[in-house]
Amino acid sequence: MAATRPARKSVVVDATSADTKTRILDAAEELFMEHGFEATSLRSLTSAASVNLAAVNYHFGTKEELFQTVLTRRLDPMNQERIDLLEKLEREGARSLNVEKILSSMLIPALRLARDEKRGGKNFLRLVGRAYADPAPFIRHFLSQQYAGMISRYKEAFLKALPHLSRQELTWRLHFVMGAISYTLAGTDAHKLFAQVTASDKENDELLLQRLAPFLVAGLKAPALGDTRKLELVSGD
Amino acid sequence: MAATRPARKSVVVDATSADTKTRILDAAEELFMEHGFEATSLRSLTSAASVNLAAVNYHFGTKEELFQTVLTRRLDPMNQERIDLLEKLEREGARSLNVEKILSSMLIPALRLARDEKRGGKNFLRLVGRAYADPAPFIRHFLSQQYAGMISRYKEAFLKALPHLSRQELTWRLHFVMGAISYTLAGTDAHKLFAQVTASDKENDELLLQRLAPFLVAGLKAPALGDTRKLELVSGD
DNA sequence: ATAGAATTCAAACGAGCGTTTGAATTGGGC
DNA sequence: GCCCAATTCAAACGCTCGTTTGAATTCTAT
Repeated sequence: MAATRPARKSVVVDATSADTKTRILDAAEELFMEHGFEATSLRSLTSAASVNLAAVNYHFGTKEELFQTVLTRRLDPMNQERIDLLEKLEREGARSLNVEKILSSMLIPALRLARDEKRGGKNFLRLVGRAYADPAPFIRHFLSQQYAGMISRYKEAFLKALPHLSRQELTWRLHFVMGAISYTLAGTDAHKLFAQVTASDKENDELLLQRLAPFLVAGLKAPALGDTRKLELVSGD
Repeated sequence: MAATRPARKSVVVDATSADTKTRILDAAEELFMEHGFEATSLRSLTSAASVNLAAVNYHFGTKEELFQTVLTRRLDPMNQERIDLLEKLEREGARSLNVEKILSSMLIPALRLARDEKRGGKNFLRLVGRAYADPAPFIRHFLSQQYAGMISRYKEAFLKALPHLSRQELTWRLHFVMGAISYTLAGTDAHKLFAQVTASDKENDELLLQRLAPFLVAGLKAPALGDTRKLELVSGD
């Protein structure tokens, strides 16, 4: 009887099949980034990876499981890097970190990943940005699980650095921060919405984060709701 | 011979078919919002609208044309409202507007739309947020066309209110602003990424924009790149 | 009342999708 | 050299998709 699915953990190390698996993962990263999850067919994917159509189901089970593997392959190490960096800064610095330091511990690992072509480079960060906006329930569920720990960890750090903000207020601000980051990372032709974008591609990423950071820092430090005059939102309502 | 496509403009006003067309548009708005463009089938759509499957192709041509109609139905009036409000403020106020006023002229029409259930309410704004992150080329092309005029109009206004920013710097900041807005508007379960969200649904939207505005204002007013010490992004590189 | 256009309808078309199957092939341990 | 598990492969399955078709129906202007 033919194997309907490979044993979850076989005797042999998967270095044997690593070539096929890696080729699939690399092609999937590229195509999911470019067209999204739904619009990427397994036929175009396996064709791009030069593997048999059935290889995806054999090695990963389903298309959804493949997508999750594509994400975790890069995200797990990057998020671990973030936490490690944050804790290193906490040990080194004064009693509480400032906003700039905390934010940099989020952005630096992302930038390192963007620069490292062997870990997917910019393509992968775009994929994450796209995934954050994907309506598919399994993607949303997966991401919230994947990020929940990291986010609550950062929320505690920011709370100490921003004592004027209530927990609820900070929750919203982190929401806005994630929005700006996701949208920026996901931007492909989005750039073209706003005229010219100069600079070489190499330094483009660093420049981008150098511009994003001051914006986010200032936003996070802004006075809390109620500390300043409200916007008059609806005149005569 | 049966009509393969209705004449672009018929003698009769389309009040005759308005019922079917509107039912399709309303159902499309709801379903595109919930599942995205690709994942929404015309069969589920026409079933939800209680119309025949072929009605979409008859009234709108293709699924893509339907999607664009869904967006323009609400976006065109809202963007016009934005421009009108901006120009009214410019006439009333001093020689140049401050950042708060300009931003409010962007957010107020959006909030009005969110409150108006007859114009789609919150669902529609979520749909716009989703569309901004959709990788489909025809959606990206359509949105950039639809928004190009409004964005360049706002860029000029912000340039006057933020003289310390170069044109390029402002381009990026507006990019970040659009990101935070899109992500926030698109947030459905995204909220659940960050713990509790209280308040009744009625006042939730106003509260949300009241929180978003100070964040964005502070970010826009932040010192330009180079005016302050750079983040040390990669230690020992 | 009737002609003619506009709309609705059930049915089908062709294509592409994710997944499964069972045989063929490969590769390492005895 | 042989065996058995792991992998690859071509082919097919069942399903859903957007769109088209041509007849049936509804509506309107004369």
